[in-house]
Amino acid sequence: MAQKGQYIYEYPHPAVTADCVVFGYDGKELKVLLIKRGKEKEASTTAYVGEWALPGGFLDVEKDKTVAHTAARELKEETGLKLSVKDFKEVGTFSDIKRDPRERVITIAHYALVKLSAVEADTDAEKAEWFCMEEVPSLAFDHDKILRDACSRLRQDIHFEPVGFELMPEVFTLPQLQNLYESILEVKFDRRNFANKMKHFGMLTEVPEEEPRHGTRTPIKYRFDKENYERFKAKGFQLEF
Amino acid sequence: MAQKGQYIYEYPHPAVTADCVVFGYDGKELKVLLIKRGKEKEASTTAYVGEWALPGGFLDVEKDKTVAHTAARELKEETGLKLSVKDFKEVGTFSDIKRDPRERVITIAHYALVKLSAVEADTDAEKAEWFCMEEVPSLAFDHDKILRDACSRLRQDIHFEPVGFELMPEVFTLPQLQNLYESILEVKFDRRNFANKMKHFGMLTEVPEEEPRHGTRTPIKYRFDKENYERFKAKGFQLEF
DNA sequence: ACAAAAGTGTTAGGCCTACACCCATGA
DNA sequence: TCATGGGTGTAGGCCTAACACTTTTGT
Repeated sequence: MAQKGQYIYEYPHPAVTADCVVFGYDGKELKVLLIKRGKEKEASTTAYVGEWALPGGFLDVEKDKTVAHTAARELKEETGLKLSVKDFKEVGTFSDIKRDPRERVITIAHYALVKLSAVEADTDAEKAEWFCMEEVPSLAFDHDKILRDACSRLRQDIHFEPVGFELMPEVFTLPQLQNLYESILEVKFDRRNFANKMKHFGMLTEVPEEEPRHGTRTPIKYRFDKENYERFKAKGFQLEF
Repeated sequence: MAQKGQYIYEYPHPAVTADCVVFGYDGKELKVLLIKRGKEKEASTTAYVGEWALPGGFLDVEKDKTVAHTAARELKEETGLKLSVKDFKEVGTFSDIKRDPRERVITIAHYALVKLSAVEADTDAEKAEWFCMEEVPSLAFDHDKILRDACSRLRQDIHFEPVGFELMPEVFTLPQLQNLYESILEVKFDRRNFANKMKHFGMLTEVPEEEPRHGTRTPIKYRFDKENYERFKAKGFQLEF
């Protein structure tokens, strides 16, 4: 790591951070990963200590190949979650002159989608916590706005990319998938129409039943068909909801 | 303006720039505004002198309220074009560690749409020039990639926003509008289908003929209907081409 | 009169939407 | 046996895509 206090420029430079909106889905509700802000390590003054915020942190000018690398690195450091750089999609830049009280900081917000079932155990419960979208507390800095923008970006993207793949567990049911779409888009769909459409895409493979049953009629389990997924992704498709 | 050589930070900071992809349409072809790079004013070393590049420049940490303000200010300084901050739409961040040979510079790319007929005279011909998309030379830095990304962003956006409004002259013909859509999307449409769709949106007002005629049958002139435009924009609409 | 560009309307097919009944399970 | 949740197919409407001929004007 670089030493302190020796970086001199002819003109003022802003600090640059990358923030992460990590969405997860547990089969019932869409969730987002937040951290509790502690004492700052990198800045001489502290800000928003004890408040909830999006994971994220400063660009390492010498080491981070891109800001997506910053996002991945900081997410790992702050929450324990290890994601690949390409899992991060850019949401946008937040550069308001007063958004950080300490110095001029511009942040590039990213979002990522994870299979909650697969990663929940990896998140460091000391510092990070999964929140339902409806229960998100008020956040530090302008992170409320960043989160809102990330949600709308996700809502846009779901029309053109099979986002379900990344959020759903390996094996899932149609009602779960429908519920995810309904959570993200905040609408309700007709069961039959939803099933028809999804099946017509040909991206679902039925999985033989092996699981214990519970509560009511056991729904059919599916798995995503990787091959067709790639074909569709390449072509770009249209989810006309 | 701030003095030189006095800005000290505890950790390294990147320089931040905003670049502008300004699209214009002359009724025939989609164009983009480029500048010829001269001697650098702000950096101690020069880079890409004499090459074509996108207009843009460094964030003024103390004065620019957001990076969109940087984009607007730099565009004005470098090309003479004065656009409103809200005319800039963000394309994305380009942060590759080696994208600028001088120091670490991350840039936030923006695009803007202008009525070429209305602003062509404002562009300072000493430094700036409008290029057809097919004749764009190879550009400085990673500006080729930025331009490509801006084009695809524009192609995306045209499906959801009546982008024609911002690029077309006040009074225009349906063939001109169709040609714009074809230029942006790089496809051909059926004249009748295109006319039907546009008319059904109800955003076009016929303008009585007064112009001189030339070459062949005189096309009907239209003007955009601001009121319906706003209604549509608010609702969000779908251009299903 | 001929070539070039512009205007116009109809039809077929596909996709979205709405809708009702039966089945399996647990209480 | 009842309540809950899951599965399935069809009919109508709308939007998209394909398509040919006539009008105007300049040469």
